[in-house]
Amino acid sequence: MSELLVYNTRARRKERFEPLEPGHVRMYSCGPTVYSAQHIGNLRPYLFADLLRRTLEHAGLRVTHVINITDVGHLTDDADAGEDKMEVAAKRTGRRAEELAAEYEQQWKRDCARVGCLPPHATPRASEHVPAQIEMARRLEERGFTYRIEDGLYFDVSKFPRYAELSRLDLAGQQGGARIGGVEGKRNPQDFALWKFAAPGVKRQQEWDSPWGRGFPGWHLECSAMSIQYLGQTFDIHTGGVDHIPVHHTNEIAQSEGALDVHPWVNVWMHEEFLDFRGEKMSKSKGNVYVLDDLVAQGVEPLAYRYFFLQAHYRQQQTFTDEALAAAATGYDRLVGLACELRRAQGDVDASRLEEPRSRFAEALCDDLNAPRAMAVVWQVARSDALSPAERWTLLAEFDAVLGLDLANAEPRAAQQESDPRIDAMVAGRDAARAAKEWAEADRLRDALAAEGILLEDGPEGTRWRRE
RNA sequence: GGCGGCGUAGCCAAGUGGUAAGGCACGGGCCUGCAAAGCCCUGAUCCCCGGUUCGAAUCCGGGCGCCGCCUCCA
Repeated sequence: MSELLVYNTRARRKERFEPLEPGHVRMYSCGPTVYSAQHIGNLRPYLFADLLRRTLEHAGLRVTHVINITDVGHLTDDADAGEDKMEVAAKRTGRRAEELAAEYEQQWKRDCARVGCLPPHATPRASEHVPAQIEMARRLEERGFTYRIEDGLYFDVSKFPRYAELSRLDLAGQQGGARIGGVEGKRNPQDFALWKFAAPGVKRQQEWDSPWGRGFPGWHLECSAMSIQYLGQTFDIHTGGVDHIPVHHTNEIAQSEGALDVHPWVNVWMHEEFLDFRGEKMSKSKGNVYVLDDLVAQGVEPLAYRYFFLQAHYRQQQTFTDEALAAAATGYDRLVGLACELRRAQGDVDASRLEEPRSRFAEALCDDLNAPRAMAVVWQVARSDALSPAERWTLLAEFDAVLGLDLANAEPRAAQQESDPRIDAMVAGRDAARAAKEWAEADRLRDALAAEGILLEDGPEGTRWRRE
């Protein structure tokens, strides 16, 4: 396999990837905040992380992958003001925060699995790692990075000179005030809460004792504490959305490097771009969300969405339109149809003929996970005249270990036969008419079914029908 | 106001100096009693203007348009 290059946000360029421990990669991906359903835009980060993991494994590396579940502390407003999203959702629905968290965590895990993501090696929950978060805040306090105000314990970014390094933000040029809003006593606009006190007189569903008082951990802290606990004081790769660069990841670095006195805490930062939904970002706050089940209700298979994802590079905004989705669904179905035929193929495989396409596929992936280029190779192989069916299948099966499109088992839609007594009878009637060469009657029955949206296909093994 | 990205055939989308991957759709063909499915064929000089270069979609400058972040968000 060729040399793997990945785009490191820290350097703003592609770099050769080399794990800290030879042969073993430790990676962490920012996971969902489980206060509501994850939509298909939210799925992109996990598809990306999964593609990265599979590519690393394809390259012969062992991977330990951790994705966190944020089920406490993520505020509705910003790092300082606003309410905890979990508490708000609980209030709105009249249910327990824990119950909601469990439900949305399950939904997220199920959707990830349906789009072919391998289960991470751990999915730690923030609420179950509060002591580790407190310990981290305590160390930061010991080392002089914090100050206490009425609202909570805060990280003082002026004590951390590298603060703007990842984001390359010109802090002075930021619109002042936006992030101080609502909190009295903050020293710098970028300072953020490590521990928030429960509001006076308010009994939260989720709150804990701490050296500073009863309350809950700030957002950001859970990712630092848990990634370190599961992956060590320094590790290889940390992934997330581009929106996390200026605040969430910047704060994670400040906390972690401040507490541990290490640098770099994380070697490679990788960020995926957003899904563009009909001209704007898909986001819960805009209300233009689409969940995986909405796609399924339209007859789109979950793995067709993965195929859709693979058609664009992860660092480019990808445009989601109904037409683009339909194109992906058709493309995926055809690829599955081809795979279905090829995987039954017998015959000799000339290993020397596999080398060229195999290396082009690997090269595409090794160039910062260029999945669209890899997919071009897939199609060239799938429809190649130069390769035998057995050779084509050998390659496709190999490629699918990285693509995760289930080419070894999936069945094309044409093969999925429905059954309905009334329709079956009409089809049988038409077959009888055809046998008697009564074409007018045969066409009448076909047209009648077509009017109901039912398509007939006459194949060597008889007539089958499907809706569309 | 600061920061980042994008603008390639009808749609999605690769390609960052040597004369444009791939998928989908459209049209044509083969196949079919007719269809469907499948297979084959067919299409772009790369937002505009100027510059650098033997040569630019790719580099530089200037426009226009769009998106994102800076404030919850992947």
